[in-house]
Amino acid sequence: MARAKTEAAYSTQSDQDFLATYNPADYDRPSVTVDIVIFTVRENDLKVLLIQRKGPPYQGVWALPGGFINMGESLEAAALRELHEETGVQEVYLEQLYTFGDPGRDPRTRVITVAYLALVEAGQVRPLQAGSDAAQARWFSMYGLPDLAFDHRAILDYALQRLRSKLEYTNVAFQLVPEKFTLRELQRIYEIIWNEKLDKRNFRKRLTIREPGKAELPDPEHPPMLEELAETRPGGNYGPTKLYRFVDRVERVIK
Amino acid sequence: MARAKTEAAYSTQSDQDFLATYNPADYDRPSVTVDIVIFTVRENDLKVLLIQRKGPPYQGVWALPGGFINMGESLEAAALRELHEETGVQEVYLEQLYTFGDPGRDPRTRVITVAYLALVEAGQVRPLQAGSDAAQARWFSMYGLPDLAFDHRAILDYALQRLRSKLEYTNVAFQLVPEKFTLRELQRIYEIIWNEKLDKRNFRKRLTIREPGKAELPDPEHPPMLEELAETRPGGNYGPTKLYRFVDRVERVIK
DNA sequence: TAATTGAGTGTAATTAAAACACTTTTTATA
DNA sequence: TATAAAAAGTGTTTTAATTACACTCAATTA
Repeated sequence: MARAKTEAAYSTQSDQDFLATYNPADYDRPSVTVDIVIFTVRENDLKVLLIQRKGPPYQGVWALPGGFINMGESLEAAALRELHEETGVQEVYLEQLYTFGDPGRDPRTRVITVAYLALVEAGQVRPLQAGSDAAQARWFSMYGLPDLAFDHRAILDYALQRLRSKLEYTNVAFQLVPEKFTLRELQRIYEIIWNEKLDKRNFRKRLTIREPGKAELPDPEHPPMLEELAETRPGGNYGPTKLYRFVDRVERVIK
Repeated sequence: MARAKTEAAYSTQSDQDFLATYNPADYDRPSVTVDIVIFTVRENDLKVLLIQRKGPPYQGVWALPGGFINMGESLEAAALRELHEETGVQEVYLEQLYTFGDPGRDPRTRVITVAYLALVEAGQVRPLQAGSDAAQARWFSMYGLPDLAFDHRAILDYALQRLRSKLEYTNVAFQLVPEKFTLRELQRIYEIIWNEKLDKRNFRKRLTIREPGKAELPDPEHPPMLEELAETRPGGNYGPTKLYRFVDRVERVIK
């Protein structure tokens, strides 16, 4: 019978015994949702998008955006759909985080949720609540969160952890800056997410940069992550600042 | 309506409109299973436990052990249950890997599977097929896999990747060796999983070892991972070999 | 007693990471 | 028009971590 259960996931034949006790059309199967942690960096702060719940349970409490998956839709597609509905953003970095499925996490029924992490550039986000039947949605500082519904606090903590470590060994930061940016701006992104000050010179050193004249750094092990542009941006009370862009705006492991 | 869907996962009230189109008791919701990648190192090889499918689809094809989750059971509990049924092992390292949910991954119906990684020590595993109605189960070399059902090959590749990187920055290897072992034995575990030869001296150097006399290495940043025992094991055609054990047999990040 | 087998051990060279301070450009102000 | 303010830009030194590398010792077998 141990085996019967195992097999049941895959086989229809030779499971008459099993089907007698477990009918795929039964209602006692879990619901599956996706929840999305949408991060952006704005106003020198790491922000996360939350929605305020309209009905019970946790009525009025802030929660992660999310929803049921449709039958024909991949998990990632479901997350992208929800994300687009909330922010208007189409192309974003999206990464599966973890699946939370404790029986008690939803007080009413068994809900298993696949959590996703999304990074969006502040400038890309459409102003909230623009012409929709949306519940109230707001950006919160990750460093000053309200009480959250369900186990969403744990999901957020997990997401921050993941973001912090991804920043160390990938180029994901490109999703949080506009096409062109100064090194100081990029450094701020890192400082805000890691919540620590970085040394300017060491920061620049760790980035592999292709300079404007030279076609390529000759080291095939360390392809450049950034490209220095010929352009500059006028400073405020100071000199002009060099602009950079990411060589490829697609996730890559660095080093 | 976008919001309605999102909310529906959480609210019962104020969803009369939603419930008209989506009934929680409907059959058009996905099934959720767990699949488990059970690794062990034996005979100088990295082995994974597979079962042979008894019914369609993929009848006769090898697949990962797994099965439906029960309603009152956490995902991890479901994985542990399946694992115990297959191997007889009770206490094991178990880690959630990733959730695979592409609509087409099961040809019959929508099945979302939460994949787990388990590590068991070769000596702990009960001989396969011992008194059960089990389908055929066998250990396969990770480096010589048969064709696999569903997307199980992708799951296995993902699991190997995860295991390889976990080995770099945690002490998970303790799950693959007996209580007491020689450094050479431990090194073999690493070599087999990383599929590369390691330098004996450098390997020993990277392990933090507490020596039998001394109570503690005085460096709080690098607490010892191994403890050298007073005991030795007689060698074959050579001298006696020192035995070691892991200081804590619980997952820990090292360095 | 000579050959075999694997354990056990240290140092030098290289690479990566961390610490650290002054000069330059521009704008605003005295 | 000289000076102060604000942030950009730029190298070197020190330290730590990683890599490469070879011989001796103990026990067993032939």
